[in-house]
Amino acid sequence: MTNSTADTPHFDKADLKSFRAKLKRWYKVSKRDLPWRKTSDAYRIWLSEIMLQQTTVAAVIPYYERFLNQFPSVHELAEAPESEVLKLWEGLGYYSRARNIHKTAKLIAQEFSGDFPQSADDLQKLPGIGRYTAGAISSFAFNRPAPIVEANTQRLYARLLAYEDSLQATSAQKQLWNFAEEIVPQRDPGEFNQALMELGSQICKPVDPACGACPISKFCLAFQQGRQEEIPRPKMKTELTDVVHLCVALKKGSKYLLQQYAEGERWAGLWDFVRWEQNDFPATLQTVRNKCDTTSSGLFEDTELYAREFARIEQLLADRYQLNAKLTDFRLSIRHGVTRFRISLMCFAGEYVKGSVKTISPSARWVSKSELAEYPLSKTGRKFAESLIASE
DNA sequence: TTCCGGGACT
DNA sequence: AGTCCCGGAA
Repeated sequence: MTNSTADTPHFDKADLKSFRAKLKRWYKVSKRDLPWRKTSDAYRIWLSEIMLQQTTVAAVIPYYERFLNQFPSVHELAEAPESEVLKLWEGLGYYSRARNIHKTAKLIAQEFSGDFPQSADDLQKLPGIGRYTAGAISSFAFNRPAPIVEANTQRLYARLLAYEDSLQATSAQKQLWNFAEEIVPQRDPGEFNQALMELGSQICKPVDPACGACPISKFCLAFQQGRQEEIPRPKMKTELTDVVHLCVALKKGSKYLLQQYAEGERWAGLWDFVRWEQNDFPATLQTVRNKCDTTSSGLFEDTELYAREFARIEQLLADRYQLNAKLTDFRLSIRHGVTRFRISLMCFAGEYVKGSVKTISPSARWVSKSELAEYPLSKTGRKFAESLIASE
């Protein structure tokens, strides 16, 4: 094997044959028994691959099982309302995936008479299916020799080639796809691709790769050079921006006010309590409260702080939404990350007094405690809802 | 507590 | 280039 340019082969014929044979033998005894490996049904393969985008295997498994239980085929999925799909996706994150599978299911049912296209090129035209997912479905479900490059295989290829430069560059991606194209066999390409990913995730790990247990280490240039820890080059990280969000569970009688995030917004299609960004708000009320709970000396000051901040939030509700409300408690503070943002979410409870809730959002509606369970909420929305229900 | 990993779309 | 989310490891 030579470290050559993109348009010449990286393996000679004999090496490639040996590489494939060793990989195949390893996979046969090492493959994990995952739910989506029991089938070659394109619907199931597709569903699993979409769920696995940016998501770990352990997180996906229960969602996958529940989803199939509810929607055994693409037809049931196509017939369902989007809200039901979002509800099943609740907590998994990247909710555009849920909206896209619903769109795609409708397309497949209505325009493709229920059958997925088999070629990677055609699959890639469907919403939510990029080049990797198209190659995965085409090879796993239809045994077409389509190349794949995703996180695990990308790292594996980079080490095999001792690829020096940043993998994010367009030229790097081009070379990795070319390499994947070169090595994918005509015979059992699906099994081959799965074996590559399994090797990438279980052996060729990001940190402390298990080269001693790797069946193809003799073909690996990074291993030969003892540089498997430094290749691939770590991608430069974008720094996080701190933001503060305020959230108010407004109550009218026994009902809570919910609003639905609009298309194009973060959490589009999901529901939440009234919530907005307020970066000039102190993100430290939690610590203040903890201090207040444990010592009595600071109580007066803290009470004063609370009164001041409550009044300010009431004013914000009035200014932003022409809504009169009386804040009653500070309930909890949640920190969570969304892409490049680190959000401190301060959750309050309050009583509705007067004003139109439609100024908050046209979708705003009053929802009983039991109905709260039916609405798809973000992880933080659900956490707040649970805590409200628990304390009633 | 912070850090890190994981594809598609615009 | 920037956006979308959460779980689990460190």
